[in-house]
Amino acid sequence: MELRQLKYFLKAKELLNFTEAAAALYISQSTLSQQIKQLEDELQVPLFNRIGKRITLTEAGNLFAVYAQQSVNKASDGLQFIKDLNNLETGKIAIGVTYALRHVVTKALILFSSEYPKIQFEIVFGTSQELIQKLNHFELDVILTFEEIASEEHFKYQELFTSPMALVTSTETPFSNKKSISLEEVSALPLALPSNGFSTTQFINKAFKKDNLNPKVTIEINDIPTLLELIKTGNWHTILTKTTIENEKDLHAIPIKGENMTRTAMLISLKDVYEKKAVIAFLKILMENLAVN
Amino acid sequence: MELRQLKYFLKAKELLNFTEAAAALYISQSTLSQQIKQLEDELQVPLFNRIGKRITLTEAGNLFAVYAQQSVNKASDGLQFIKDLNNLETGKIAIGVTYALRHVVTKALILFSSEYPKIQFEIVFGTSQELIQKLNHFELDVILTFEEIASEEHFKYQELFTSPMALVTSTETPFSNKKSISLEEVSALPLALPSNGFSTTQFINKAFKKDNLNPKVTIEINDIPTLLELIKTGNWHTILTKTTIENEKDLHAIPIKGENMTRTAMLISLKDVYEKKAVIAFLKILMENLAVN
DNA sequence: ATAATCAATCGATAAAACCGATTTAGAAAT
DNA sequence: ATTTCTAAATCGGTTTTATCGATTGATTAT
Repeated sequence: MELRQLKYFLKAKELLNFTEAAAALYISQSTLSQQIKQLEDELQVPLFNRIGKRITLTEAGNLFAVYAQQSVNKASDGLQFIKDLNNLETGKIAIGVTYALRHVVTKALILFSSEYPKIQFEIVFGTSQELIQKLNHFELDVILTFEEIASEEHFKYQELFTSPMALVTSTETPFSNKKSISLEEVSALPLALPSNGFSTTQFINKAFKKDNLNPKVTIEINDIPTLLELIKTGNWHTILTKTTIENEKDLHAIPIKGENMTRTAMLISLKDVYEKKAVIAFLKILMENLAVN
Repeated sequence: MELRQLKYFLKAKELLNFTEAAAALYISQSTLSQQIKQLEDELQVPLFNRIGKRITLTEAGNLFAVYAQQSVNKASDGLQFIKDLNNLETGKIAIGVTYALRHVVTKALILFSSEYPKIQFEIVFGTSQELIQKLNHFELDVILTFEEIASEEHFKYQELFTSPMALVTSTETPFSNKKSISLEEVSALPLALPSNGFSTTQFINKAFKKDNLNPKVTIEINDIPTLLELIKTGNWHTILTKTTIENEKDLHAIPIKGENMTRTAMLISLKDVYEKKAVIAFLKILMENLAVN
């Protein structure tokens, strides 16, 4: 039994397709077949059912996968630990961000990079769901998003700050100087909203439904910069957390009245995996610079 | 990084002597040297200090050993777990049963559990259709039911025994001592039947239709224990396979006359999927104890 | 029926693990 | 200081094995 074989097995388990798994592992399908077979021979039990050309996990395969994953994880934790120890000068930080929180990350990124210029970054923008999936696949070290309804046991959560939901409108519009605005007033305006995958949209739609309001949503779009362009024309308005349009010159955010009309920005990472030193240092800088806001 | 290298490293760490460690691992000293070096190259840090001809662990080596040991342990735990699974020391059996055959299962269950107390059971009662659906979704290992009209190609069937269709009636009723009874006689009695999802009901309704009989069905119910309660009052009678009321004190089963008035109890499982050792052992006990009936 | 898909298998090749012999160098003994 | 001893590193060659491409066989999709 070797880590190589365990990794092969886990990828095959994930994709339930030897051909695709082999491609993902950059090996040939025949190699994968052979290595899986070898592992099965050693365990003296099949890990997969071969039903025709489809494969499914056996009971043994399903149970063994837990140990295989842990073994692989421990080894990779060890590797990561050493990398960090070596020199806080190598390593890569993979961070996922919802678009609304981009300013938080960019600010920290600039500061951190001047202090530790050799650390590589991978910044992934996406919806909360996309990011959480990547986190679960060990593709990200940490994600920065708004609070989720369902908190999961294997995640570590850390609150950063709260930001009110706000009507975002061009500075040109007549009511752009209002201090606050009610949901009912908002529902009467022509709206362009982020598409349904965005948690902000899910959040605000719930609020509309609760108050029996029928907002006039004329546009749904899954790209925030484009959305903001549209808003700047003054023809539409949108609803975002206030923090989303920090540093946007021609836009104004009017907080929406009502309780629970704030969202909490959070750091989410996986429990029980080794925390990279570089990530810890980066988050330290990130959090220190929240206070300045 | 491979488990082999981690094991070599851990033995070297333990003995702090490459020559001895190599001997303990049944490899040559040169191989050990090379493999350790390869590991160090991958980690980009020395694991051992070579002070003259003596070796000591570096800080990195000491810290890395923790992860290496955990990784190796998890792999060997997985191996051990599979061994246990093969020896019926662990594992789970999911079995689906139609209510009529509960006694067959409970009897086997009691015997099996005393021999293999560590095996978990999930017993699911339901109609044939429900159970077959679960079997197809890999939620059950095997189901115990009566023969189906449509036999499917991807199932494996095994006959157990036959049981006559019978009029089930309270021991108090005047004709409870009859040796057998015709369908026509039955159709004149007030009947309470299992609801239409039950294969027994489908079976008997077909027989009525064939003989152009109009049974007096006053109650349909989808819970057999409750049905039996009603029958015990003597106000209604029902039709079930004889085996259903085995061990029921106050009820009597009168076989119904006619050919094809018997049903065959069967084991149904999926072809081509790995059969759990525990399931094989359980079915063996189950079948051995049919003969005693 | 026909084509497409996928896992298993086969034979050949490249990679790597391994060994024995030798070298290097520190430690111990003279 | 020289020699001897010991243990790790290194070298060259051998064996093992991981890998690949091509093919087969079986199943699914068209």
